[in-house]
Amino acid sequence: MNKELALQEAASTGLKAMEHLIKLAANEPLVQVDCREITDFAVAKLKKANSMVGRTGHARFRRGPVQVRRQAQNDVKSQEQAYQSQDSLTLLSLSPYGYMEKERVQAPMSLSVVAPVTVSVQTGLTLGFKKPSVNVDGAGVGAGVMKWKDAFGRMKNRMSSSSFLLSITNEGNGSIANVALSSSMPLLPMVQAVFAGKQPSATGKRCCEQEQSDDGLSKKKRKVLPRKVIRTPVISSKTTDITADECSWRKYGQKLIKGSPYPRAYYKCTSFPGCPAKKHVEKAMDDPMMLVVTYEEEHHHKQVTVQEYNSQMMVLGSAEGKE
DNA sequence: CGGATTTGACCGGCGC
DNA sequence: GCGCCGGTCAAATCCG
Ligand SMILES: [Zn+2]
Repeated sequence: MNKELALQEAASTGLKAMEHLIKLAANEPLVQVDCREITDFAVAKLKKANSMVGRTGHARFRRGPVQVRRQAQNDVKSQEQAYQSQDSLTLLSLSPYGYMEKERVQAPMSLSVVAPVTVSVQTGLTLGFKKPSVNVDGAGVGAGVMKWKDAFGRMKNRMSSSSFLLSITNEGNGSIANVALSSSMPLLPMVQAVFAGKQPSATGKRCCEQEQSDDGLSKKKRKVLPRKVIRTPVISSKTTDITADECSWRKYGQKLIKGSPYPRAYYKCTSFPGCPAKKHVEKAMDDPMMLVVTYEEEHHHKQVTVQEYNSQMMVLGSAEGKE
């Protein structure tokens, strides 16, 4: 049954993407757009669906009950074990009902919006092409959402009105700077930058990291690092890079966050050994078709890929010998 | 076999 | 001080 859900999800998402493609083509017959992203996405989804029909494919989930040293509360599952099924979860990593810490099996949904100010910056981006698939920047996150969106009831399905525009948010000292957009998403008409300062608990929810330091040196509590938050449509989840991406990221955690029905995935930069750059990715709660990617800590290197790095190393210290 | 993911446990702030 | 919560760790697992 899980399989069914996953299948359904994959298929419907794929179809949705196809639909989008078609609409795109219909609406803009003149403009030569690069639909590769969407096509890729659709194909991938459908292929997945297909493989699931034929065979179980690459579904990835734990088998054994992996008991660790402390097994206390495992009686929380009762009625929502239906969601325990990880088939669909693993297919789209960031679907609702995230895992980790089984204390919380189900997400409460108290929506609270986080972006205080919204500056709209129009940029005439030149959408270039890019490699079809390199580092899957949050691709696990970006998969289908339809089913869950449905579960969300009346969550407006305006998945093409507000989607496909990309917004940047900078929290802390404004240093948004270079919007070196190089996405291959052809339909991004503008970039929407969102500067998020500290918000005065406007909507009634308090945000946990807004820490205003009085003077200069009281920033010891918690990292108040400036974070860049960008929103990007799920479809083009890979290759949507704004400031520093193109790196490879290793996922090191995923957690269900209080206000949002979708889990948040944590990534570290692996493009360079010791690079402190991190990011986390989650679905926007107001629009499941959008991803919210939050970067923190700049890279300590240029955006070199592993291969480049390796080749550099080989050039530099070929005589080192490795052990 | 090695690197990447998954995912329950753990940890440290913070509010009450 | 306790419990909630977001962030991280790391063993188990997956996959090429
Ligand atoms: Zn890096």
